[in-house]
This record gives sequence, structure tokens and C-alpha cells, in this order.
Amino acid sequence: MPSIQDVADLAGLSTATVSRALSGNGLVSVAARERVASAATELGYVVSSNASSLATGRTKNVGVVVPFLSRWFFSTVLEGAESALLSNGYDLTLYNLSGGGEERRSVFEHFLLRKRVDAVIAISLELTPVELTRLLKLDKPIVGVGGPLTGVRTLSIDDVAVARLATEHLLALGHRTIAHIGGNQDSERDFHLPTNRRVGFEAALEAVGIFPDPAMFQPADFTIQGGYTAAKQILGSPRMRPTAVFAASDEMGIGTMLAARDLGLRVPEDVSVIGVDDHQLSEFFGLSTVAQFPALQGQKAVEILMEQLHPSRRTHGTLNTSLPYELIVRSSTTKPPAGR
Amino acid sequence: MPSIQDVADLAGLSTATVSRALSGNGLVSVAARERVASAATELGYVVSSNASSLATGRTKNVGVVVPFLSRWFFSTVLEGAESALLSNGYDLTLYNLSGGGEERRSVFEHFLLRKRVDAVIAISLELTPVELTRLLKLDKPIVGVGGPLTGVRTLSIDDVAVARLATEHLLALGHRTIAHIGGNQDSERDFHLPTNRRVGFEAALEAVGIFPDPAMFQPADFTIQGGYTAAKQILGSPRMRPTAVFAASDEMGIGTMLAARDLGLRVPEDVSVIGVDDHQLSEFFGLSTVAQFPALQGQKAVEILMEQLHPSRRTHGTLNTSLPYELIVRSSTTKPPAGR
DNA sequence: GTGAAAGCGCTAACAG
DNA sequence: CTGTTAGCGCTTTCAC
Repeated sequence: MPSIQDVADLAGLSTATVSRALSGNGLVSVAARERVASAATELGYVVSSNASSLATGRTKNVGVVVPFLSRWFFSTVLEGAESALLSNGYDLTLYNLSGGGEERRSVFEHFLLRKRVDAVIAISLELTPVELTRLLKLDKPIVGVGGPLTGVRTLSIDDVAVARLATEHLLALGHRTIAHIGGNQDSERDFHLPTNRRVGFEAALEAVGIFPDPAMFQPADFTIQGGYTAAKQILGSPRMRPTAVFAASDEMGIGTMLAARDLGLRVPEDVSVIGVDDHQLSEFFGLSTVAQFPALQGQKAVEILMEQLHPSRRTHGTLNTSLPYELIVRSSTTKPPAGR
Repeated sequence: MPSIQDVADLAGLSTATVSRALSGNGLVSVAARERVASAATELGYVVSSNASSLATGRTKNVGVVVPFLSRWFFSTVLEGAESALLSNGYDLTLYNLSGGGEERRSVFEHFLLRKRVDAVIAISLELTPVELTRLLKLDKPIVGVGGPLTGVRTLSIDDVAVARLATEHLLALGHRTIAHIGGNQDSERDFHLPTNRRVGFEAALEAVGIFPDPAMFQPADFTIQGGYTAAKQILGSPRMRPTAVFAASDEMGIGTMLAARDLGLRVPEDVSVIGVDDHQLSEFFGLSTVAQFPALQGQKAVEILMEQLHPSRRTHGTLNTSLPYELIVRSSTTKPPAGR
């Protein structure tokens, strides 16, 4: 591993000049710059980030904290963030909280404090007050994605509007008896997403004069399995079966489609289904949905951080746009069966 | 951010003693150890990993390179590795290659070389010779998981045995016409997994005197969608329909189950299906499978690295066991329909 | 434009 | 057992 001294020797310059030439900070003559460049490539020199960090206080590394890895939303946001960081020359240090308990504590008590990161991205995190305090005490740029972090700039789609859009799609098709599979309110400590989606759903109904029927709501856990079970409840009794279901996530929507099939109902002829996300599997199942774009969200989180870390660099100007979402109509929604 | 000097001052000791007390290397009196401990907690001191790394040459950080994030196997291995690293006091720096092209190059040309990692875990990576060279030139411990890395110690289940076990389960139920949905050989540059599973499949058949019929093989891409399409081919023609399908992954197995349903076939009455993985969704679909345990694989990869990084520490003794796999019989397999 | 020199915060001999 | 000291490899004043 060659050091900056080796490059300096080979180029016949001082380490100071090499440093300036390589980093672009400070003035260096063209000639020197070229000598440095060729010496560096000849030796295969790469700066030691530790030494550099120690000297500058900047690490070129950001920490990303996620509650789970093996879920589509998280891993997709992560993917977007990773590639954006990479192209900015940053590394990504991953902290996964799914281990829980002691592991989780040590992330906040030790790992994040090691001066190893310049900033933190928190994906859909619900933190205890203590954890939040620790995080804020780092006094580093933090941005949340899709989560409810008080005191932290957070990127999140407009859940009310998204739910409203999905519901309006069903209403526009002529549906009047629409069920909603949403989140379980209790379990989600101040996690507003499920609530917001329900609010949007009900707002859409009320806007056309329909009073939301509590029997047309089922809580579930955002998984296929959970959606399946909830949908069986809703679709099971022919007496008051809705003609359409709005699921608060695509996974629950897919569960709903599978439940419908198992009940002998055809989708969309007997029951229409729409979700939210545009999950990997949704296209395959033909599930209509309101897409959100998690990779983009990860990328935007990085842009925000870069802006804070390098106030000089011009941003790409996309920063203050709100997060996009988009209705995608596939084959799981159509007008209600005749006579309903 | 307090420094080691602050702790030394407060404890009335030298920085050297503080360092020794905190790291556990070298002898320190009990009294001193206690003074250091309380001073450190009082100040909320956490070592600067950069300074420490610079001084020792060890970073307490390992790089993990993955080809994708949003796939169950990768993210689950990652999860296992992350939590094992955390409990060893290590950070995890993530490099995701799914961006391709330039991004991929820079990972190997720059990022991994920054002296930021002590070791590398490569998950299911297929590298070009150049990339492999770069990796080996790091001269750091490397372990592969589930991939075909020549020259690198690699953790991988016995794919031949796994496939054989799955096939034998079907044979034991009485099936004699069994199809296999496997990998597309061409696209997978020296990636032996699909081949090995096919070999195991055929070996099981031959062991009971059945000659593998090329018409009973369909290549696919390991996704639900791919499995669905392939299964439609295989199950579509009633003339030579198999009574069972062995899919080389659970996702393809699920695709097969869905295809069967769409063809009006009942699983398992008309056709049995078995996969490999024990994917998140398999339980829900009732898919019989041969489970592998990716989180455990990630964890073992870490154990191997720790053994190399700290030859003194005693290992947990699980190192030389081969990777476990296990037949899980659910509701997608039963004996063949009467008369077949 | 360039170089000398002083650290960044920590660890590891080396003495005592 | 503990303190002194010399770096780890780089960046950044401050002179020239």
C-alpha cells in the first residue's frame, strides 16, 4: 500500500502539494498536477480514509439505520441511497436494528458515536425518546425516510393523498361499497402512516357522500399473510361483501387477491383490489396500485445530506419537489359487478 | 466529543493507561481500571475509530459486497452477518453492485482500497478475473457466501445433496414423472448452483432407475414470474404432464403453484411442488421445501473472519460443520394422483 | 505555487 | 503496573 509520501517522492514534490493536487483544494500548477496524477496511478495510490478523516474531521461515510432488511421497502430505499452515496464518493455503514434489545442499544450508545459517520439516514425508524436524543446529540445531519422522526427532516410521501387517489380510482369506476385493509393502530407507536392512509380513504368516500362504515375496515400487519387473513374476514360473508378493497400496501393487496381466489371470487369481476407501493410482485399479480418510488427516496435523502455537508456544491435542484407517487392501473380493478 | 486526553486528565492517569484500560490490552491495576471506567462514562467517551485505526492498522469494519439487495437470500445473509459483526464490535460497510458498470468498477478500484475494511464478505458474487484479482490483492481475509469465487474460501450448501433430498421426497411419495425447473445455464457464467441442483435431481432419479427426460426440464430465472412461465410450459400440455415439479428455488416453486392453479390443477392433488430455500413466503403458500438458513450463513461467514482476524480468540467450535439444510414438508406435496 | 511543520486522536514500544 | 515518546498517513496553516 503506497502512501502519499511515495507519490510525493516519485513525483518529486512535497506531500503537501500531492495532497492539494489530489483533493483539488488549493492551487497547484498544471505541470505538478500532471506529475502527481501519473505518479499516483503508477503506484496505484488510494488515500487512506482513516488518515484523511483524522486530519479533516470528515469521514466520507454515512450511517444508515434500518429496522429490517428483508422487506422490500427498506432494501429498496437502501439500494437507492447506496448508489447515490457511492457516486458522491461516500461509503455506507449499515446498522440494522432487527436484532432488537441489547444490539439495538449498542448501536445508539457506541457504534454511531465512533466518529465514523458524517451523517445519518434513518429509514422508517420509530425511536424511543432516548434513542432520538442520542441521535440528535451527534449533531450531524440526519434525514429520515418514510418514518415519524420528530425533530428530524423527513422524506415521506403524502399518505393521505395517496390513499385518496387509490380510493378515488375505485369510486370513479363506480364502486360504492369499498373496504379498507389498513394498519393496526395500537401496535404502531406514533407511526402515522396507517392512520394517514385511512384518513385519505375516508376523505375520498366522504367527498362523494359516503359515510365510512367501520365494518368495512380490517387491520393487518402489512404482509401478504396478514392481508390474506384480513381479506378472508371482509370477503367471507356474502351478505355485506364490498365490491372493492383498498389495501394500504401491495403486500396486503396481494394477500387480498389470493384470499378472493380461495373464496371463489374472481378479481376483478367480483371484487376489485388496489394497493399502495408498486411492490416487486405487483406487476406479476396484475395488482393496480399507487406507486411510490423508494429507491428515489433513498437517493433524495442522500441529496439532502450532500447539500448540508457541502453547502457550496450546487444541488440538482430536485430537492424541494415533493415525493412523487403515481396511479398504476393493472388488471385487478374494474367497474363493480352489474347490479351492485 | 471528549478525547482520550480528557479521560486521562479526569482519571489522573496517562493516555497510555487509559488506552490499555479501555482496550483490555496490557496490564492495568484494578484501581486504575475503575478510575478510567468511571471517567469515561462520566464524559461519555467513545474512541475515535479513525485515530485508533490509523494507529493500529485495524479498522474494526468489514466490507460486504452484494449483487442485489432486494432479494430475500441476499438481504437475509446480510442481516445475519450484520448482527454477528455488531456483537463482535465491528461495523459493516455495504457495497451493492446492482448499479452495474462504472459504479461497480469504482467499488473495486477505489472504495475497497481505502483501508477502511479489515476483511470482506462477498455474497453470491460472480466476479470478472480483474475484479477477483483486485479483491485478492487487498491481501485481507475474504470469505464468500453462496457464490463461486475461485481462490476464496466459500460457504455454500451442498446443492447436489439438497436437490437430491427434494427429489427423493417426491420419489418416496411415489412420483415417477417429475419435472425440474432450474437455472438458465448460459446466463450464469460459471455459477454452479443451478447445475449442481440439476445434477442432484438427476442423480436421485437415476438411483431409482429413471432416466431423466430432457423434456422434463425448463430453465427459468429464479423468480416467481419466471417459475410461473416455466411451469405453464411444463404443466400446459396434459399429454405428458408430470405429477410433480421440483423447482430449484422457492420463488420458482411459488410461481409453479400459481401456474398450476391458473391451469385448473390442484396442488397437491393433481401436481406436487417442492422448492429450495424456505423463503419468507413459502409457509404462507404451504410450499414444501428444503430449507437453507441464509442468516446462519452470514453469521458463519463472520465467525470465519473473526477467527482469521483474531487467531487467539477461541471460536465457538461451529466452524467446520457443513452448512445445514432441512426438508420441510408442507401441503404442496402428496402422493401422485391415482393411476399415474 | 510550493514546502516545512504541526497536529488530528490513538496505540505500542520502551523505560522505569 | 505506569508514563514518555514516537509515530500511523494525511491535511493545513504559515512562510517563502
